[in-house]
Amino acid sequence: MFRIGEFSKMSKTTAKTLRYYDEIGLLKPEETDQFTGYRIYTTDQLVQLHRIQELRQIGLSINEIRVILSGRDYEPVLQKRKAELISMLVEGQSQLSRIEFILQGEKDMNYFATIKELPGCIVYSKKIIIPNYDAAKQEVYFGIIPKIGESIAKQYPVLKCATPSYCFITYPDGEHKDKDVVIEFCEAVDKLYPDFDDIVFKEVKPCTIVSIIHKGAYSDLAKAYAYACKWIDENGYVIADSPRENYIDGIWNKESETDWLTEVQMPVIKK
Amino acid sequence: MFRIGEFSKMSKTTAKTLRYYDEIGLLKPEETDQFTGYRIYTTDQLVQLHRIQELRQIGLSINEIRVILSGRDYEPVLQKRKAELISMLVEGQSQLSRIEFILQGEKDMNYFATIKELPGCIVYSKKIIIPNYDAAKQEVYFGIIPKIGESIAKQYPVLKCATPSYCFITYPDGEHKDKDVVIEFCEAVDKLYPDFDDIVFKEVKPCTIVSIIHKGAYSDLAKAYAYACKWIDENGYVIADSPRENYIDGIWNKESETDWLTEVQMPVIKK
DNA sequence: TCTACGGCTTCCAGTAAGGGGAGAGTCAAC
DNA sequence: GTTGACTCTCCCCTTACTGGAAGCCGTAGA
Repeated sequence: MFRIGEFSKMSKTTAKTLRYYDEIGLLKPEETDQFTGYRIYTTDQLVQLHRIQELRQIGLSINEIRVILSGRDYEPVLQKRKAELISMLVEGQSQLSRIEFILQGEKDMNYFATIKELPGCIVYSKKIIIPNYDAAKQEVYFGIIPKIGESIAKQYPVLKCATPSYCFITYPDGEHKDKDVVIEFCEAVDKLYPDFDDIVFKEVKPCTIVSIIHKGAYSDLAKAYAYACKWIDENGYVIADSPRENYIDGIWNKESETDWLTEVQMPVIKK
Repeated sequence: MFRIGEFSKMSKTTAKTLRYYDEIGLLKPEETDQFTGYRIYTTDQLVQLHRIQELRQIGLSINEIRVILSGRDYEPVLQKRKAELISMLVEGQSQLSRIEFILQGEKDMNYFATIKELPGCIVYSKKIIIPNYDAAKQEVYFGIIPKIGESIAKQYPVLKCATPSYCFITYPDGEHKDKDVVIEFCEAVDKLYPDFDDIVFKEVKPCTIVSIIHKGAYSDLAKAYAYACKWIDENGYVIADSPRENYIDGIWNKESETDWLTEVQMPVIKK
């Protein structure tokens, strides 16, 4: 027969924890004095608590422990915890890798990579051939894209673009070409409509991406791509699809090139 | 200029989280409408949030992120997180190993291993030679130990044993012998006293142990030892010192052998 | 017998990072 | 004018406890 202080020393458990376990019904003292409220423990509770400690030490929650102590089969509980633990370890490794990556990078690097889940959406798309990468973008965003918008609006007056607007281009060719690059312009809309002219409506599947935000002129976008590729390579991912350039701020709403904002979205999967 | 719903879609962050970040001052919207309370975000906040997401994804707490965003050097913060992560991974591996150990064991095994930190203490100790392991224990606990108690009480009437009492034996020889085994009886007391006869006072250092509770006759204690050794071996520990048998319930307070309770304490260190 | 002190009690608050939901106000479309 | 979608604030809930305050209990010393 031990009072809580003694029992806590024997079991290497704080009195606070013992009171808590009493309160939640995980481990009741042998008896509680009716007048003083003093909890009285015996070695029976010591044995039970030992079991509880074992299960806590392997990371089970108190409710999981309850299930096990109730006499049901412990195997499913342990299997679940094992799966949890494995995914925790994978996640931890990945975080570690990302920290190393940052620590080894230059200190004033201005790119930051995040992982995001993109939901699926429906887009209209149009392929455009441009003579080379950088020079033509100005023309595309200023000239071609607004025209596409107009012709869409004329064809389908009820069509609505997604809010917030999601418009991007990809390079469907996959491999790099220096001249006559094919780019595909996409904008998310409310639903599928029949194709017309060379505008194609299609579904874009949800995917996991690495997102890098680039602030500044398009001529520097290559740096963001380089950073993204390095990040993906060194953090155990592989590119799963052609990257998207998501235009957030640009010539249409910001005068100065230095304010332009573009998100490079690289679809990836874990290696 | 985006309201919270739009902004949450753009940033893949829930509105709840955005309100929370506003509340705690981590990310304030560009402005809050004075009359409606509506939060208005801009792409500036999108960039900031992107950074916050990066740092959250590597597991930093919000306060750590605050430190980094305040412009101070991020390296110490990341180093700290890295160390944290490594110890988490080690702990996780160890839990995983323990779960595997349980899953691979027999289903109705009655031993449970816990890791505990034993505080240091002061004990008096006496070495006794017994002819063999099991047969003599009865005699030791019933005959010799009470006599030690008496002679201690006579020599030092003010001496106080620890509460709760902590008394154990060890096998200081280390290696196994079949005959004329040396056992050392120890009991924790309040402080050092001068040695007398063959009773030696000494300090016992704090240590980490694997604790196994054995219920039943001493003749079965070997099973507990076997379990402990297997556990230690398969979970990445090594034995660091001679094990202790801590007597909790025994002939002195329980009639039936089946009620006796003994804790096997194996000092260990992580490999 | 009085008192001091340590041990025990209950109750309340707080942790990290939000999630869930109620009740009420706002906005744009029909 | 009304509906439905959106937003606001406020409050409670999560885990496994820890810390502290106010008050009762038990024992040892003067």
